[in-house]
Amino acid sequence: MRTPNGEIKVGLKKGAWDLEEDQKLISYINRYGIWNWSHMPKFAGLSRSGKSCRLRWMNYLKPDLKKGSFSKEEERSILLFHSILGNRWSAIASRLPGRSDNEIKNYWHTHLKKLLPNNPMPKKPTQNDMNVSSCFEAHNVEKIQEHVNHVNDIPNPLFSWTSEDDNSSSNSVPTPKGYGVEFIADHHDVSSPGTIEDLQCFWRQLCPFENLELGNIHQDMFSDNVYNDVIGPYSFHIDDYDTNPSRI
DNA sequence: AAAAACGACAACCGCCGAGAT
DNA sequence: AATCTCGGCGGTTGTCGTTTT
Repeated sequence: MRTPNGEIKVGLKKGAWDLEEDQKLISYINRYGIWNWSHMPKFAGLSRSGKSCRLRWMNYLKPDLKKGSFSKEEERSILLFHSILGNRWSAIASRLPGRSDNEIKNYWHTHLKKLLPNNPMPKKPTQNDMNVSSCFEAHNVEKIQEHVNHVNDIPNPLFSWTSEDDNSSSNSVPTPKGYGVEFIADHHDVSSPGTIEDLQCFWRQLCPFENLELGNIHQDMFSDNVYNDVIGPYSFHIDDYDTNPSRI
């Protein structure tokens, strides 16, 4: 069975991520960056779909994510932006540094929705709606907006929102900051999975006690098909990073 | 103390748009 | 122009911990 994009579904793990999986994903991304979510899990040694890996990274592992509960300022910002943008969580998240769209969405549904009178749920706004608050009186919006701008130095969406704001995708290579394992990529041009030897080196560093000879459970990582389809087109610069295992 | 209800949040699913072929 | 792949989005579900009965 395959997904529309060709991912093999059989045998893919679902459910909660464990520590080992997290570390594999973090280590891989820090070394090679994000180059292709659907192929990456295999190279990182994960029995997960690309989507699952992406979601885990975006919502939980990305180093610039804030942990912990929302501040009052963040609450106000969410209320304000939701009144303007509706359920466009990614657009709201792009205005709240360190918070993921999923986190904001959950927080909205569990904490903030109940605060609104009659729980109005703004629909996705049209262009004509962009200057109008659907939940707040205008003067309240202004008050909150003033506060939010002062606290977070966020551009005023009432006047600066454009359709380009929808491009809140975060497909960029993450900024390395400490989380669980040491971040080793110093932002050289590390955007490919490299050579077979490099991948084996990566795996020896990550799992020094695992048998990494071809023929083990990761054999298909180095199969001809994968090599030709995925590794082949990419260039690999051996000088781009340190391969000293002690750095992991 | 046990069961039921509830709340919080991580993760999945299906759809869609953009870009490539 | 049609099709395919990929990444992103929002709605929804599942799971687990906490609170209430």
